[in-house]
Amino acid sequence: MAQEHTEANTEEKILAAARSVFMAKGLDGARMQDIADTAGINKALLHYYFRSKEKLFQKVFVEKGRETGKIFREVIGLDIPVRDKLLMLIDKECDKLDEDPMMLFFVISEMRRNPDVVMEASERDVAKIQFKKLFKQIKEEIANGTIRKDVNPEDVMIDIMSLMHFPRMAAPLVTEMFFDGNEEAFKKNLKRRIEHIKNVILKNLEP
Amino acid sequence: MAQEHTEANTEEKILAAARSVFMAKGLDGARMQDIADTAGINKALLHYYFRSKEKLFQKVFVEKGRETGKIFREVIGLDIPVRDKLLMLIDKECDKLDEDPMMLFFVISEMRRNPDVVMEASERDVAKIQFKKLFKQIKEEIANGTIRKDVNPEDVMIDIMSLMHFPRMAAPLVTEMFFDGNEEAFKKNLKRRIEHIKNVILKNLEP
DNA sequence: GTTTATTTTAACCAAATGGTTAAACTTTAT
DNA sequence: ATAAAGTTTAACCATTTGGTTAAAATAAAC
Repeated sequence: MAQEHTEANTEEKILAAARSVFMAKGLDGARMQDIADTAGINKALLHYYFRSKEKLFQKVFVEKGRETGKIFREVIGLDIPVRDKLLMLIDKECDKLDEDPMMLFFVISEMRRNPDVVMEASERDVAKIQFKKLFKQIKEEIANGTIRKDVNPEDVMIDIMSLMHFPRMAAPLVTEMFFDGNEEAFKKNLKRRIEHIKNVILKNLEP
Repeated sequence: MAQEHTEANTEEKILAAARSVFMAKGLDGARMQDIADTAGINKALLHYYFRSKEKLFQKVFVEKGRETGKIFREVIGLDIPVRDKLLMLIDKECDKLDEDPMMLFFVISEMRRNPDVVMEASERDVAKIQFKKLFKQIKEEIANGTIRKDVNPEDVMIDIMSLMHFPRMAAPLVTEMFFDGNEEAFKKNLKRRIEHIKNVILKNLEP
């Protein structure tokens, strides 16, 4: 097979450009020409490597969907106490969000707009099973009396996701409203928030 | 002036259709033809009443931006203790979100995609001033010893917004992941969550 | 009832956009 | 060296889409 006849792998260059443009503009707002320009190639090459805009988008979308659930799938399966699990989840997910703050927003956004763009079923099902395990584990600790009786397992997860993801999703608004547009102050707050989130979650479990 | 020559006010019919379509598809994804069909009128009428797609969108967007901040502007200014204020905020905002769960998501989403679509400056500034007042009030109560010393005022607001808005923004995902796609169960949880959110916020203020 | 102003429509238009094609250029295999 | 396969490009094409126009329909004014 003849490949690698340009310095950088063209396919990967295209994918990187597609990621960037689709994340910024969404499926509808993205222009193939824009992606081609960003990748530094001709528009026809996009159709040579990936048949259509939809196909190219699907690649990016599935990849992002996978990324979004990755930490959860990895950590929730571990055989450690609930509290350790949640704390590790918060640490690792926040780390990941520093690289890619909008991954979940992108997935949600595109799922809403284009109902036929769907996440990989397998990924989704694995995640669901993992969550079920975690919920069971929480219920066990409630039975043991190490977690408050009226804690709702679903709420624990919803809270964690909310507290981590929302500020990033709403970054422009939050930065403007609460930090007078000072991005540094906002980022500093995000760092400090990690401990804050842990405290909030733990305090809620306290019997 | 000759108006009201059709049963329902045409302008309002168009705006209602525009709201619906823009909220579902965004500025880029929305089609003028789609809005016209939804309003049950001819496409040219859209341009008769509102000169362009951008102008029509702007109307809807500004309106949604105003709606999004409404409860906050109303409640935060009141002359009542912090805790009462926050609880009222949660109650009223959740009520509003039952009608229009995606208002904030829409605003954030479109602000990100199209940087020249901006919120009304006046609205924004009023909100900022109100928030400043609230932060001052929280600091006073910290000084009085009625709120924990190391509470960060900004975090209080970010937490409240996160816990209320995120589950609604991510509704399809949350419903699928945590409630096996059962929308009724999800909605029931949203109702129960109101008290949960209040508890989480109050517990965090406890000295 | 006739005129005047407003509202609505059908038919069109120009630009943008996703996608194609056929030819040129590179690399690899023999 | 030559053929074969893979890669890249410039020029085109068809469709979609926001927007226009001129005429028809409706309501208001006189």
